[in-house]
Amino acid sequence: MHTVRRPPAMRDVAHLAGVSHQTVSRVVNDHPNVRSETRARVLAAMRALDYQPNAAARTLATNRSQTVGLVTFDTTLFGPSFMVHAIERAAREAGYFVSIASAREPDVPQVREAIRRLREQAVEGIVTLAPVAAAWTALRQEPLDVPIVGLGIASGEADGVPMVAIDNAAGAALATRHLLGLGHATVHHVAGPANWPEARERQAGWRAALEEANRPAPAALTGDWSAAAGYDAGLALAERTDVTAVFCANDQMAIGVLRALHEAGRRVPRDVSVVGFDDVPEAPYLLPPLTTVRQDFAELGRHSLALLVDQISTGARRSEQQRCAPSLIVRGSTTAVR
Amino acid sequence: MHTVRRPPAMRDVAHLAGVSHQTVSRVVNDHPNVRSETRARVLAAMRALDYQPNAAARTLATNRSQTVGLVTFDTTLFGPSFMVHAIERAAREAGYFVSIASAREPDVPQVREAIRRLREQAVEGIVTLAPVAAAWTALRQEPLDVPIVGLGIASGEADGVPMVAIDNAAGAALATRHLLGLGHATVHHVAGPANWPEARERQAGWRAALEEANRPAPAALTGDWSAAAGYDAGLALAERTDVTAVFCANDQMAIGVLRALHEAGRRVPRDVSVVGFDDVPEAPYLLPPLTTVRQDFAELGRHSLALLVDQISTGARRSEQQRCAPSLIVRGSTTAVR
DNA sequence: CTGTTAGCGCTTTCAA
DNA sequence: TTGAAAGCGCTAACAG
Repeated sequence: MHTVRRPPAMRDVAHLAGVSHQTVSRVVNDHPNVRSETRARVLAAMRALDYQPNAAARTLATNRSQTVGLVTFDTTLFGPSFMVHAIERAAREAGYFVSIASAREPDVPQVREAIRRLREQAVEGIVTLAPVAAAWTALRQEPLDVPIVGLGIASGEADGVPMVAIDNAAGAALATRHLLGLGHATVHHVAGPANWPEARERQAGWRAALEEANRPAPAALTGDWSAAAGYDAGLALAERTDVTAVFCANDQMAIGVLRALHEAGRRVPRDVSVVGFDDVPEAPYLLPPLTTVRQDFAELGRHSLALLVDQISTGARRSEQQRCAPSLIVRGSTTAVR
Repeated sequence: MHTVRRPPAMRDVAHLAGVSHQTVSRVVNDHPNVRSETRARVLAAMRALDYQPNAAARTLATNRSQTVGLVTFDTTLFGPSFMVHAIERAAREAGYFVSIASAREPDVPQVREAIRRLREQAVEGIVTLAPVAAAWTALRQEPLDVPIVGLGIASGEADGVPMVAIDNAAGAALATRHLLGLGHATVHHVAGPANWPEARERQAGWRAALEEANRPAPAALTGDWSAAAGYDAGLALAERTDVTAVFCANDQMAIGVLRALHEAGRRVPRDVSVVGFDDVPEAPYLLPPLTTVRQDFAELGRHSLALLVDQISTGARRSEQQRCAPSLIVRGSTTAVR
């Protein structure tokens, strides 16, 4: 007789344990009404066969996939990459699998396509690491028959969609006030791309802090978050001898600015003070060590998943925004104006 | 009459189009034997209802989940984070979803647990971004009823399991020969953790290149890939005035070394030349711009998925190793010995 | 406490 | 070219 090679199913366990497959199901799902002796027999059979429940069958029967989707971008940015792990860990602890769908470009069609793919897998909720306005538009266009949480999306655009983000404006203000407090007449800004709400929030926070101190706000330069863009901005800044303080919207651009200032013969922090944003692991080891605004990416990831799971389990739709407080880490790239 | 709120199923589409659900299935799966007029009607009905196939039902019926699993680590390293995207994109293009399972620590139980979770979801194959010996042990212990591909795992330990990796020894030799060619008497090495095969391969490549040139191989220092570890190693190196060339097993440690040498008053590249490994995006903008060995992470990701898909579709088990060639990128952190 | 029955939404096989 | 029937492995509802 030939036995087909297939993974053991519940019926096989049931057969071996001498019970019905239903009883096996009860054991698997920790139902209370199973005699402990029966349970033990079933567990033994499960072990003997190396039984693994079939997720597809369970999903089909319960209409619950135990999976959450994660929309990511094809980015080399530190924050998003890091948060993937934090989210996966939080999901695992909450009993969910994580399925990812990445969009190459942060435009509306690609984000919608990513969401479509995730829904096809019947994910129970979606976290989108999509801090781009286009992603946001896509979210609002979705039927939203599934809970969605945005990670790092600016408040103004979050019409009724729950989100978790750092308080970018507060972080930018922290950086700007720090520089003003060191005696700098004003603070220049290297901003992120205008289609990123986080970039706009940081720029707004910088501007507000300057206004609060009655200082003129110079025109901001804009980069794409990369060190290369920071380098270009830094060269432009270096041409102006009145520039003594620069706040960059992220650490990678700050690295480029440091490089450009160095090439132009302007010393940091002696001639120019520089502040970044993120606190990447390398920040303390740059030349000079970078003063920066720290984001707790792990916390952001955990919070977003908690918010999602809450929506999934209560069935409620939230529209709240959770803001995490950033902190300023002062290192060697800033000093009192001479 | 009350209609229950549930996503449209195939039967609903069939009903609307006036055909059997079977015909709808044929349309969905692009079967040839459907009259084009019928097909059009079905497609119209699908659009009208915004029909989405139920992945769980399909998986249950076909025993194919169209999903590949990805084992990752809770790391802030650039390479692994970046490869996640490359793999996801390649998977999408090949018609697969990607489910991730991350292990907090690279030890055997956690890797096995990650693999167990993925198998529970009936993934058709697994890519493991687990360049750690423990992960490797775990892979070999698995029943392997599902194809597995390792990414970045050293050859010696890859008994019969297919893998894709950069040629670490060749990359290390490239770096070492470059330094020797500049006239340095020998090259010191800041190695990665000994339980990472990649670290061991790089160390072996460095040692081999020295031996090939009949140079003494100094004792290697070991770090954990972080800039902090590089800093510590750099301080130790700076105490020895005979050190003129350092090859670091990754760029992050090189950043720490640059910092430490600077603090110790040793100038790079004037007094000491430094080479990294990876070519992170910031490398050209460091002070000085970092000479380093470039890995094409995107290519590694694509290759690993191609190898996996090949195994899935042919049903064959491979044990081949694909090695990608690294290249040396010479920048400002290395120069001829004085 | 345990077993029986009836689907979940889809694909596969066979028949028409 | 289309339809009918059976079953993938599991859970929910009910019966005992």
